[in-house]
Parts: sequence; structure tokens; C-alpha cells
Amino acid sequence: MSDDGGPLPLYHRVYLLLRQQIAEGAWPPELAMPGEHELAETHGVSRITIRRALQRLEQEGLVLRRRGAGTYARPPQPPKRRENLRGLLENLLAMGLRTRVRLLSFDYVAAPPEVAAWLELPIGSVVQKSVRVRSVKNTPFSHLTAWVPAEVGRRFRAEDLAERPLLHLLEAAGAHPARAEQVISARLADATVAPLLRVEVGSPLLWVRRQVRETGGRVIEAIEALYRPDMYEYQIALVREDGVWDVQRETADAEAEPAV
Amino acid sequence: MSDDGGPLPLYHRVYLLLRQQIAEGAWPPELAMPGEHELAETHGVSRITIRRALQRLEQEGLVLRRRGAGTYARPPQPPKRRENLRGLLENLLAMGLRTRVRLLSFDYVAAPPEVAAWLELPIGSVVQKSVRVRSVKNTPFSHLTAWVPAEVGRRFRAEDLAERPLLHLLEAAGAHPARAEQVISARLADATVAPLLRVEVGSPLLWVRRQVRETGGRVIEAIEALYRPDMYEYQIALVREDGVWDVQRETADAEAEPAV
DNA sequence: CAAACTTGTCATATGGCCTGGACAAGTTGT
DNA sequence: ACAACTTGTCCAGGCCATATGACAAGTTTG
Repeated sequence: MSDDGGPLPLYHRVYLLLRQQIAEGAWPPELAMPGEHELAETHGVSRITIRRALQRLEQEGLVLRRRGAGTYARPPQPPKRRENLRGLLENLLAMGLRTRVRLLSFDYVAAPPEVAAWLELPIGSVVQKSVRVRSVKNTPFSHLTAWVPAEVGRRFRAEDLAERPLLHLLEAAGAHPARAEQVISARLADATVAPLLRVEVGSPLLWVRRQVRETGGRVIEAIEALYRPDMYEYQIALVREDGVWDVQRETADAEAEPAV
Repeated sequence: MSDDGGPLPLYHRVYLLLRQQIAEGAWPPELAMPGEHELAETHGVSRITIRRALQRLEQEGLVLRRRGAGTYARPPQPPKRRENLRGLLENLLAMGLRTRVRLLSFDYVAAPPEVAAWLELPIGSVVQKSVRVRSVKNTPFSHLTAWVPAEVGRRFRAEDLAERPLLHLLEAAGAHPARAEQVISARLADATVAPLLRVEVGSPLLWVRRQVRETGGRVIEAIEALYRPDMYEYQIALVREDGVWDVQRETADAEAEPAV
């Protein structure tokens, strides 16, 4: 469940990198970007490959090219406007943001070994597997794959998943979530996830895996989330007390408008 | 032959799909998988393409192939073993792990607009900029770009940066770090960072930006860190109390051995 | 104007990806 | 033994990705 991106065409990788640098304002719009020859050199790639990447950037309006004059970056929006949303991940949709959830699949299956270990169940146990995509203002920003032990999952219906957060359903069903562990990492969008998040294959995604236990210690939820970094970031505020750093608050930060 | 989802080679996409199905136990290990012809048909792809996917699966030990007999799926590998290291980010190197730091650059420069805003200084103020790469067991895992106001930075030397964490230096220099904000996101490795982290250009990296204030409220450090996700992950433990999730501890999780 | 940049266009060459088909070699079940 | 499966191997050909080089055409600067 952990994996690579694989072999992307060169011109596409160069495109992704240039787009990232443009978005960061690496080249002010009034100064020309490095020439094609120079870009080719710094990326260790032929000029034709650079041109393919630049042509695509031009098609998308991220760059303005004039023969003889040069290539000029056009950073999309003025400084990124963000709506800062206090609250933990699950509370995101309880807030003002209108998020829409699409339920892509909902099945009871035999737990593959990795998932079984994650849920601390015997291999082959029946588990409920659901896949959802969550959107703000019609733009998808998270892809969620959740695993729940069968007897816990049976207490709610598939339609509920499209309306309320999983943790609420678990609580309403009599479970008592008490502790959670999250691991935050990064991975590339693969051919399955990319179209669902409306992102290019090979773009970077925030990768969060969470395990939730109830008071007795039993794992009642294992969830894998992939977030678009342009739409969603993770914030942590720390305070230093008596020479030790301590967490003050944890925050999810979602953009008001998609960057592109 | 069929639809699109991105510019991945066909054989690689088939490989990903088959690997996923194997991991989910779609074919019990004692029964043969569908033959190459059948797989070619169901995936809408030529037999040679199927073979390339299967050959890779065989190399990785996920399937067993015997001429005349068929292809048999094999139970996936046991989960990765990790050394779990408690402690906040800056404490990582204070722990048992022997991390080595290489100082790549150290200058006093005029702050570019973004950095000035980040440090809450007037545009063009002089700041100390340093770039470091940190390694465990001779494998680099983090790339750090730090910005410090000039008058704060003058209180320590470049050589100190190669030996002690920046926060220690700031404290030793009389600063009083009190609060910090971290933003966690994801980005791609570009041509500059990739070789330093010994990673392919275009691979995903964990992207952390941190701003540290001292007691008076002044920003004394702005730092941008890029981490290899196979070497370093971010963990957060949450506890639910009175219906609200609270952060219990924050943890950096580094692998004992690089995955590759 | 002229030199020195820029992007646009073209031709050529190499190698990887992918298809279609044919055939060889091994295994299994009747 | 035989038929019917399987995987292993090879070929011819087309398309695409990529590198290299040369040249045309536009812009900027002195």
C-alpha cells in the first residue's frame, strides 16, 4: 500500500517541475525565464523535451512566449489566499465549508494481510472497505480509503457515508473512539487517483494514514487519505515550555479557491 | 487501446493493477492466475505487454511462473520494520541516531519578498541564509534551508551550523524561542534537491515550513525542510477527551535502513 | 545597422513501447 | 499417446520519446 510513481515521460516530469517553480514565483513575471538552452542544460535534457514542457505550460496560460523575446512566467493568482480553518481533520466538513462527498465503492471483503495487520485482525477477516472523494466548491481535494471491521461497519449503511463523516457514524453506532495515530508522508498520484483528484499523474500528494482505537483498545478504523497539496495543508502550532516543545494546536488549512 | 489517465507506459499500468489485485488476494496462491492470453484480453492489451508486467511481478517475487503450468500469485511481503523514534523534529539528532550534517551554503543576503514577509521584516533586509543536508548512516534524508535575521545570525558562526541544531545555536546566542508554526505539505524533488537527497528528480518529498518566534513575538527563524518519505515520516498521536480530539504527542519516524 | 540573444521549424537518428502473429517447449488431464 | 492447455522466444513493423544539429525568424542592445 506504499508506492512509487514509476516511469513518467521526461517532458512530463519537466512540465511538473517547471509548473511547481512558476507557482512559487521562482521567476518574476516581468523578467524572462531562463532560455530553452539553459533550461535544457540545468534539467539535463534535450531542448526539444524542454520545448514540449514549455508548450504545454503555454497552452495552459502559465507562461507567455514570444519569439526573440523569451518566455515569461505568469504566476496564476496573486499571493495565495487561504481560509484558515481551525480544527482537526474530521471537523473540516463540520465547519462552514460546504464539502461534498462522493462514495466510489463500498464492499465487504476479506482483509488483505497489510490491512489486517493495520486493524489488528486475523488475516482474511471480513472488513468493510469504502472509497470516498471529498470536494470543496466542486474541486476534489481528498481521496479516502477506509477499512472498518465488519461487525462495526454493519451498524451503518453505505448511504450514510456520503453524508456524515465516518467517525460520527462510528460513534452513532455505539463505538467509542478514544485514541488515534496519524502518519504523515508524501507520495505521487498514480493513474487511479489522479483523475479522481483532477490532478496529473505524478504530481505530489500529502499522504496521511490514520488508525483509530476505541476505549477498549480495539482498532475500529483504519484510513488512508491522499490530499492535493494545493488545496489542503497540515498545520501544527508548537509552544516551548520549560525547555520542551509541546503541541499547541493542530490545524487543517484549505484554500478558498483552487490554485489552477 | 482504451482510455487514458496519464502518460504512464501501458505495461507499468497493468503491473500496478495486477499488483493491487494480488495484494487484495484476488487469486489464491494455490490456484493459477488467468493465462497470459486471457489477461491480455481483459486488459485490452497485447500479450507481450502483459508479459512485461508479469515479468516484473516475478522479479519482485510476487508471482511464481512455470512454463506449461501457469502463473501463481504469492502472499505479499511482511510489513516494513521501522525504528520508532520518539521526540520532536529538532530532537531527532539528539537521539541515538548518528546524523551527519553537511553545510552547503552560508551567506548574508537581501531577503527576497517572500522570505521577508515570512520573517516579518522589511523587504530587502539583510538575512542569514543557510542550506544544510542531514544524513543517517551515510544516506541523506533532509534538506534544510534556513533564514535568520542578520543581527540574530551574527551571534554564531557557520561552522557551528554543521555541528549543532540551529535552535540550540539561537538559544546559546541569547534568543528565547517560544512558539513555532509548522505547515506540512508535499512537493516534487527538482534538479537541485534530487541529487543532494540521492533521489530521482520528480519523486515526492515531505515539505515542512516552520516559523519560530521568541518570547517577544519576533520571528527569529524561518526554515524550509524537504524530507525523503522513505526515510522520514511525521507521526501524530491524538486523544479524544470530552468529545474533542487533542494532540497527545508528535513524533518523527525515521527508518533504520533506507528502503532501496 | 549589426551582434547577440531569443523562440520556431525542420531533418535525422536511436531506442523504447506496443501490436500482431508464429512457433517452441514444458505441464496437465484424458 | 495425445490434446489442450500453459509459458518462453522470436520476428516485422509502427508509433512515440528523446537527442543532436542546423537554420530561420523575431527582439533587444549597443
